[in-house]
Amino acid sequence: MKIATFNVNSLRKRLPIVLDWLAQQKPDVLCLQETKVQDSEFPLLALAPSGYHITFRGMKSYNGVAILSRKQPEAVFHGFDDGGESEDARLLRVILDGIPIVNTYVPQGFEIDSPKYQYKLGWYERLRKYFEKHLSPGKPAIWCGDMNVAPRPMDVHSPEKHLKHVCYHEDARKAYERTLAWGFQDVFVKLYPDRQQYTFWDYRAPSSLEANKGWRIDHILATAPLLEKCTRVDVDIEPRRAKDPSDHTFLWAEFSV
DNA sequence: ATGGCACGCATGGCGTGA
Repeated sequence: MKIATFNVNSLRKRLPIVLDWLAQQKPDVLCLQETKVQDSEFPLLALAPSGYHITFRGMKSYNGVAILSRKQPEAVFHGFDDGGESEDARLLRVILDGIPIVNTYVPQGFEIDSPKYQYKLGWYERLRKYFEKHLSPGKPAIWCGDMNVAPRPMDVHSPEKHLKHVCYHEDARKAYERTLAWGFQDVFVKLYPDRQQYTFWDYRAPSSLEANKGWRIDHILATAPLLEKCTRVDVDIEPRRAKDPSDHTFLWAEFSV
């Protein structure tokens, strides 16, 4: 099973890139974040030629998640079910071949002094409880998406400059690690513990891509029984170099299931 | 130290992203 994740930064703007990548890479599953489209405007017709089943939940202007899959999911779940904000446009779970796949667009947090940052930290805590409720660390499961956390110093350029950045600040990294500790492991780190490879390069520094000043904030994680079946994982940088790119690019992994 | 680019929109500036 080949699974990929991509923050599209507007699905409608990125349709050519998504369609090209599906045709070339033929993943079994593609998880998208920041579709930035409400459900009534979702570009189903444009994606129909791909032949993928599509499940999605979005809102106007911001956020939005979708999962494209070769097979029809056996079940689909939107958002949290803990009585708080459901966050449907940030959390989507499907079951495919009996394997739960959780796609998240974790809140970015704005600034560390902002209430939005506290919301981000709380979001990770809710997600850990969501895993406790719906998944088992001893059974196959995948969690992927834009986590808005660079877990290690090598996962961001100039880490010393970003100690107060909401995607690298100690509390964000701890919140992320606590959620992982429920029972998920990063498949990229497992296969390439020493490799520096970013998944995001800021638009605002025009040379960020050429200078490789980026962040590794998109992740694919697996529970133990799946982790040992992960045979390949990589980042495809080409879509970031394409015309009218997203500021993120695709991360993908293969599992021998 | 600051801002930069891109996107969507009850759009001619603003909120958001990271």
